[in-house]
Amino acid sequence: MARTQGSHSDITGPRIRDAALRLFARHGYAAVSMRQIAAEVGVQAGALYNYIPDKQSLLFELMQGHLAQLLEAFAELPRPEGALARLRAFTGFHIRFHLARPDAVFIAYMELRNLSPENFAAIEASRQRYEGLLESILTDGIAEGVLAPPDPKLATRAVIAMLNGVNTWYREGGRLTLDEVEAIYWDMVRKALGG
Amino acid sequence: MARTQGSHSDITGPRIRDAALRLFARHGYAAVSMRQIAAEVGVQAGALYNYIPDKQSLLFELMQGHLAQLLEAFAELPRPEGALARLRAFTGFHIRFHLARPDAVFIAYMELRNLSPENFAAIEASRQRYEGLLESILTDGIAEGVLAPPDPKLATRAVIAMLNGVNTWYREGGRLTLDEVEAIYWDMVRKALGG
DNA sequence: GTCTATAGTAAGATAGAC
DNA sequence: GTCTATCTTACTATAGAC
Repeated sequence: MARTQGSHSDITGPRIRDAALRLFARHGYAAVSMRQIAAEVGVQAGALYNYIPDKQSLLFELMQGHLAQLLEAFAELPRPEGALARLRAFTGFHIRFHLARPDAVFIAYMELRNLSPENFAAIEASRQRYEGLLESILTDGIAEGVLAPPDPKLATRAVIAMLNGVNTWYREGGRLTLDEVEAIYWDMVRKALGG
Repeated sequence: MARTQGSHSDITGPRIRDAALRLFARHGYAAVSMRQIAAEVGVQAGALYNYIPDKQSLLFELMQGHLAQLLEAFAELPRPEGALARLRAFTGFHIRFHLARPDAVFIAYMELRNLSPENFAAIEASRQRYEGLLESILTDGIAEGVLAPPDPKLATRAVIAMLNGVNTWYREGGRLTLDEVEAIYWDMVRKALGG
């Protein structure tokens, strides 16, 4: 954390993003100063501006990067036959992907209001693309006759909200293993949607 | 909004809380200045300190007041016979109570990290008391044989997370009436918990 | 009870030396 | 690429006049 002089262009950039992610998640975007981020990285505040144009861009890139990873990771999942199997895969994927990146998830939900209007629109579009992936699974399931949600759009939102909730309480080494948590939520999702 | 002189002790206090609630919900606690709040009320920043000791107390009182109202409103609900009927009443109550106060709900979830440690502990205790009310309904339902959630604690959190989600998308005059939304969520809750 | 004025501090961002 | 120094602005909170 303490340094004096010298060039480190190859590592400073990622370190800035790491520090900002952690600090924004812990204290909130508005409450974190550029000087705090710089101190975590071990540089002076002015040096940050060799890597980012301003604080707003830093926030946007963190959220954008998170959602891009989310969509890419889902796209690379094997796609099982049958909507019920795909719903189960989605449930497990969502829980595990989000639990692995609590800071990024937290920021992506809590700091939406601190985005500029254009940046907000871009993030919201990615979020809706992800939501659409689940909705497709549900409408497929209705067509196949294996799912009967009372309303596919609301069911989509309900499932995502329910699964997101895991991030607020799950801690490793707690009462339940991740496999058990996944099984319990899958049970509730399946029953709720009438599979 | 524009005023010059004079005493208004009886109305300024509530107006400060109203303005702070709206501004904190919109921009976030850390991003809102005392000057902004004062401008909304129509006084100078210094005048706020006749009503609140500091900004932190203002946030705490808003959250505290919201949770106190929530617990009081639930306590005053008629208590139907049977856990299934009580679960249904809880579902409808939660949706309607929260939709009626979007700003307070938003603040209560988003600004937890901006509370001092002592204030956080007090708020967290109230939140857990509310969660316990739902958990009791679920364990009653298991005893009565009308509910079979895979895990009562997780089901409690899942239901609350799912119902909270309504606040992020429901808008009056949209595709569905409030009665319809309530019915759809009740359907999913009932099925998910095996009633 | 509210005003004006201000103390004291810290913010985002930039300029120029090395 | 990073440093030091600084510009400009804004913040919370307080003091004292009315």
